[in-house]
Amino acid sequence: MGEAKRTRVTPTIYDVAGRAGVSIASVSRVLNGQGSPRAETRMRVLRAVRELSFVPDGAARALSNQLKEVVGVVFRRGSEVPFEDEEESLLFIDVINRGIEVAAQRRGFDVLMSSVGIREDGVSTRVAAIAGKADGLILHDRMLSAAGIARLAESVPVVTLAGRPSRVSINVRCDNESGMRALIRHLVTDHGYRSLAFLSGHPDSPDNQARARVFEAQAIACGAEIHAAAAWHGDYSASGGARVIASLLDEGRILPRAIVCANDQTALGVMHALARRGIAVPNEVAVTGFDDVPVARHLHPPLTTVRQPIQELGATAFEVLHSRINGSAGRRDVVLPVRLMIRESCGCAHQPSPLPAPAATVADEA
Amino acid sequence: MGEAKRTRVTPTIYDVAGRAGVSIASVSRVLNGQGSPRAETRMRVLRAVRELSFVPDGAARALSNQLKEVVGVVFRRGSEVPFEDEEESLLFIDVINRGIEVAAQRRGFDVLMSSVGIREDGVSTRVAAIAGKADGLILHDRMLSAAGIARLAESVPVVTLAGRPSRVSINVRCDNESGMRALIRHLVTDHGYRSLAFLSGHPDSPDNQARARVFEAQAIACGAEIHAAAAWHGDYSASGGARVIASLLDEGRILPRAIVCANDQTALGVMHALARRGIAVPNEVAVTGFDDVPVARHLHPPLTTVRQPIQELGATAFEVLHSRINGSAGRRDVVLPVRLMIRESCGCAHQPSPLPAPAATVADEA
DNA sequence: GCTTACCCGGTAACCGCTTACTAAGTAAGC
DNA sequence: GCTTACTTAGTAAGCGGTTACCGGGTAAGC
Repeated sequence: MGEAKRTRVTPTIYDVAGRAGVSIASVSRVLNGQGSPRAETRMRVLRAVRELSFVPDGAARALSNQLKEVVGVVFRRGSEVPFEDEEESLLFIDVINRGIEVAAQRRGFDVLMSSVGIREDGVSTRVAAIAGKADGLILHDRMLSAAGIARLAESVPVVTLAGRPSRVSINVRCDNESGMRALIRHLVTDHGYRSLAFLSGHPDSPDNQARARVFEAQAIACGAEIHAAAAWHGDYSASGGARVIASLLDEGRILPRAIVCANDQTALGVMHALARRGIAVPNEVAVTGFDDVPVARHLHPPLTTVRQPIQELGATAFEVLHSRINGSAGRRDVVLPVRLMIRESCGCAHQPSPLPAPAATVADEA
Repeated sequence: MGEAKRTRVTPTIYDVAGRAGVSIASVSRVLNGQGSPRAETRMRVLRAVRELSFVPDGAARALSNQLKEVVGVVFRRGSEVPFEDEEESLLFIDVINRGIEVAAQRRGFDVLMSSVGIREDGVSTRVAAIAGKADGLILHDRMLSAAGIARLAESVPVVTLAGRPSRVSINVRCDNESGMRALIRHLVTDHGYRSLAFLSGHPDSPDNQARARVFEAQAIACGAEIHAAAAWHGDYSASGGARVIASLLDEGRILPRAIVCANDQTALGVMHALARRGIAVPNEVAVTGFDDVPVARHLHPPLTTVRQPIQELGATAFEVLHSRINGSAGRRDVVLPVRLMIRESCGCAHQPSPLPAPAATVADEA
């Protein structure tokens, strides 16, 4: 053994074949369990593989199989400068990503993660680079314009999260409509609050738009008054929520009885801002969120919110993409159910803890 | 145009060349900025690329270039069942991974993330699968035995985190020694605590071993008494820390004046357990951590700990791996400096907040 | 003993890209 | 006008796997 040794060339299937005294086809067959190699052949191959610590090259395999077994996930990193120190928790996106990862693993896929800076440009270039390295893409909210997604989806299977389905791409989201409807009913009917405001997230997020729309319709239907003004626009972040409240208060505006936030992070910022001004939640102002991020139940008071099956959202996105990669069609618009989580920030009393459900279970595959 | 159309074959470089009326070599050259194509050639290629939404196949590229521009990262997911609900924060590993990702992006690399269940077997199979899809690997603590790492590193560049360098693999860690030394000095010399205990992490973690070793040596050197017993063994988790304290208390054991935890998560669990029993921190028992995870400063009282440049740890791991992939040698044992973060859990008074440093900056590359 | 069937394993084509080598065309030099 | 030098673009050889196809050997059937 051993002519050119110090070149640190990783062994190829040819080296294995040579060492085992068989052909590369046999090596491949043994490694992939195809055909029916003789016991001895199998043994010799396996031994050679072990001796050389051979690991088949994924690129070559992918090229030959037309399958990389990789999905790309693209999302926005939170603000470059972590803004303030309050929001270093495992948030919405992280939980989704974990869901994707776990689901992918079950299928033998791996996940290529690529985050994009909040203000970074050249997003579509980066997305294209990922696309080339993966069999399909999962795009989080607001990564690309609708047109951009449509174009991309021409050449690669694409699943969006909390976006909108297009002619060529699939979208996975939760049932914003029923969630918001149940929430408003609880606030207006059960608690009797007559004045509400919706503190929005990113204006161009479909989730935000749906929530805002239903908020308005349902509040009116229930006969509540809506505080609508240019001021009530956040950006899904805690700082955004805090900023809105602070400036409202600075202007001497009177707050509504209940503030319905577009997501939990916003609610978190709102609660901080209110606490700073000495305004009691929920006694003076009720606050609600949306998502049910893990920290929501640890706030003071615990946050009433709408639970999305966050991890399942990710898992579902993967499953949908996976079957798409395998050529099957399926629905374009996948909607997962939500559930109203009544805790204390809405004004409900402390609940003797018949603890919620166990940790979220993941969807059974179709 | 267009015979077989409905097969959704992604366009290849041949299609682009055909459409532009040039050879594939020209397409490649235009796309990669090699050679000096005539302006017209360039234009025609670019147009064809646009019209077809062509994205070059990463696998083919990788095969030809011998470079995938992908690094694999393997780590353990926290307990399958999130144990209790307390620790859903952005923890050590997550921050490191973010550091890796950001650094990779600067070099045009992407990151293949693969988590392994806490009790999952077949780890080395999975690691091998990742290895085949990447140019190099970053392994978090305790993924593989030393022998396993050595074997793997024969065929793929490997960087470990918080492990030990081997003949063929590089390790990146922080300066446990000085951190622990400074911490003990502070507790014993500045506060005058005479009895200490070290609540360990995983027994086979090199970080844990180093911290334990220095704890002991330094405590003795300072003349403090050590509570050593089989009981003081945690596992880096909050639940582990809480369990140790609870059982100690149940047995009616008397606690030391200060508990030095192997990491922040453990300290978190310890503080919870102490609070539950009504034991005041730091007045009755002081508690310290190690790592300076983001939540550390939000505990009550804020946790005195040793700050590791966590994100930089990840970034450095990537940079080291990157230069290794490019063939350069370099040191095997990379050590990053730490810094003692004195807050209140050690018994120091509330500090008028000349807030620490701004967000961690990332190392300039060598 | 010779044909037929079957089982294994080898040869070679192909996956989509990069690039060394080469050819053709054009400009410059005598 | 013909040679020389330079620019641009095409041809073809890999990169490291998978697998269709084929051929040799052995067992079974007559």
